[in-house]
Amino acid sequence: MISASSVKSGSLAERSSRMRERIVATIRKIPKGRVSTYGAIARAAGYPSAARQVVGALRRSVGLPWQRVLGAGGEIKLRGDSAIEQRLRLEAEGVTFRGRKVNLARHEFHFSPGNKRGKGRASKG
DNA sequence: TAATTGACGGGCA
DNA sequence: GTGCCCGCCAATT
Repeated sequence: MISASSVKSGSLAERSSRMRERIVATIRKIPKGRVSTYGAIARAAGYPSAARQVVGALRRSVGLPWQRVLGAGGEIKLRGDSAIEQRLRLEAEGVTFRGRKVNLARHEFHFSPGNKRGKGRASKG
């Protein structure tokens, strides 16, 4: 519980970091042995098209199960040694791969529904 | 203030 | 399977 006295009525920092906090909180929900994708995390956090902000949250935050976050289709999007480490970590948790991708059908984590804000997609096509 | 960056996503050729 | 383009949006330069 926050009191009005402890918060400067929605200070700048509070407003601007809200998105990242939601994303971070969402990432932290992913249990061991399960994985999710940038897009799915963004949607679960309430931002249907903020996949890039998921990237930012992972890069700028520490202590997150980053290895459980994959690109669309379960593909590892990291480069170099980081990609190797991610795969190793996931395999250590029991996650299986199908070629260069994680077997999402077996390991994708489904966030609790109802937290979405509206889904919509950009006028793409 | 503007431009660039970033572990993205999806459609198309 | 691969390369290209556009959309998305906070953080950084």
